[in-house]
Amino acid sequence: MLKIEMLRGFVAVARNGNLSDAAAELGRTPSAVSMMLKQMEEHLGEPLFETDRKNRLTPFGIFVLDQAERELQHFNTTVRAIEGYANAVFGSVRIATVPSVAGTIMPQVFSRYFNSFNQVDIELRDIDSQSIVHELSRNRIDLGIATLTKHISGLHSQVLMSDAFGVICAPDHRLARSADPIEWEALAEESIIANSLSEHIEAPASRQLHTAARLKAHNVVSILGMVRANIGVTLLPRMTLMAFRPGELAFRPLADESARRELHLLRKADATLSPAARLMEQQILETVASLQA
Amino acid sequence: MLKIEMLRGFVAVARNGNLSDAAAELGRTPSAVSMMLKQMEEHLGEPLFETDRKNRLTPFGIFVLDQAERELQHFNTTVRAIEGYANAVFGSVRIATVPSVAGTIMPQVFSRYFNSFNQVDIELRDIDSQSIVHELSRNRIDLGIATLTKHISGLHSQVLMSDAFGVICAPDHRLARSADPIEWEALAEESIIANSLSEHIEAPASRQLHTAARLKAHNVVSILGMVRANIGVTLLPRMTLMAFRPGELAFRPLADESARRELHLLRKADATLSPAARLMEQQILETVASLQA
DNA sequence: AACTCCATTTCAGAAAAATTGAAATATATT
DNA sequence: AATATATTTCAATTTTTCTGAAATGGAGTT
Repeated sequence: MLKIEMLRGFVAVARNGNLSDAAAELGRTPSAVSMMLKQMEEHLGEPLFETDRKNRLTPFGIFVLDQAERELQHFNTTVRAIEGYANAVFGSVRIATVPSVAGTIMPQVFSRYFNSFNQVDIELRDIDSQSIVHELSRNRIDLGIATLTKHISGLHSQVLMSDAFGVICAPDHRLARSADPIEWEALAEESIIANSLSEHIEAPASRQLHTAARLKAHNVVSILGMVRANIGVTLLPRMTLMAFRPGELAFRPLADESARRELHLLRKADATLSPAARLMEQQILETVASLQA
Repeated sequence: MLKIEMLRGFVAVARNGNLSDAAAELGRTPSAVSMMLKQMEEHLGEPLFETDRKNRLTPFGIFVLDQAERELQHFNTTVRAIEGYANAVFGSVRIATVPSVAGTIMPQVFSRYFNSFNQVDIELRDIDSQSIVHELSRNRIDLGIATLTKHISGLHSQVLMSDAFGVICAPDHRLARSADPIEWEALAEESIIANSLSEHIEAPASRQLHTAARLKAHNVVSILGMVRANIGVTLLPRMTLMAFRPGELAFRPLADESARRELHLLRKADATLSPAARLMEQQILETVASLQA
């Protein structure tokens, strides 16, 4: 049978013009190369070289050399692609995160590991937590970072970080005068701007505030715009603010530390990640760990 | 090292969805295939299948399957090309012959061996003997059929056939009345149309006739046209006439049998022919042999 | 034409790699 | 949990490839 090792050996001999150099190049003895060539010619039923001195090819040899070089080239490319993919040098990763993460953690990950992702295609989307779960189970993304309230079957999740809620108000707001933790009671007289994150705070005091809230907004930029215009104050995890200029808005932690948002790193439970995605997963974890240190 | 046998094995398993069937397809025991797969995964450092039941690929496995199938396809194509060329199924042959052979022997060869040359490119040119030698030594043709007077170094030649000269005249010419061999003396009073072939007849009587000849032509069609118009008679090897309708012209052999043209089958002496050219050479010899039988 | 040098081939044994069959283990199905 | 089926492991065996030494074969030289 015609084997790729034969092609490799033949090409080496044809290019070197003699057995000994080719053998050295291949890391074999001339004897081994000679036998391999003999076997190849016997299989093909045609001489590849004009003489024993392997410096002149027959027309058949010329043809085979051309074919063999193409084949080896192609094989090399395939091997490099496979090994490159295995080592996460090539490949693609599709990630979806909640918007605040997309604007805070992910840029950190990319700047930290810029080099590792040289030739990896990365697709980052920011969507809401529910859509992330949906996209994951549909196999439309490889990794997700979302707020998870309950475990979802078919998904593997690990806590990435826990982000405490706080009160965000304009810098000239009366609440901005102190930096101490705020009790729920202190908010009773405030105009609260509800949002899709604060809605999920389970504390009864928070529920009450939200029932009373006259304004609810979803888009963070618009919420913060309203806060800055002193239309009211809002409750958001600290991280949400990180993407905006410091000083522009004031943040005061809540005294009730149970009001938090848990960010989970998600992937399908039953399926293996691609090497590049696995590397990305690891690097997200490392980045978050180093940010918390 | 990643070997093509690994790719073959992996593709078989991935396509069958289980080891046993793949092993049967490959003509190996499941054990052998299992070990090969293990070795492949160890080399790559990545699992190719999700579970031991080889029915679900990892993303990496999906990628490798695609790459491997392409590679095997390419390898097969290469092997087929090489083996096809070796067996003269593919390839090309460039032949040049003197015009009379191109119009007589070569059509016979092609009609006899039509099937063998299915996918072989054949290029047939008809040029004069000297050019054939020239083209051969320049490696512009693989085979030549020409009249050779002396041995030419660097060329291998073998006599293909020997063709006796005869007198060609119009059917109503007085020489056409008999079919017996003609003596040189019988031509003394004839108007001879000299031609590039008859010029080379070495017999002194022929030399004399040629010196006296008032007309010389090169193109066979025009020579025969003149003969038919009874402008004169000419001397040509019998074969030259074969391409024309019998009865249109009369042929009388020469009594002097030494007046002949030797047709040689030529090829380069030091170089091996391509398989297709060698097959063609053989088939030319066989055709001529059978024509003479 | 015989000789010399150098490369290649041949040969038998050695090493490496692949394969097997049987037993063990793992996975699905009932 | 039990059974049936599929895969893995292991050590032994077979096959393949490789090596080193000797033989052979050309090419160039005297």
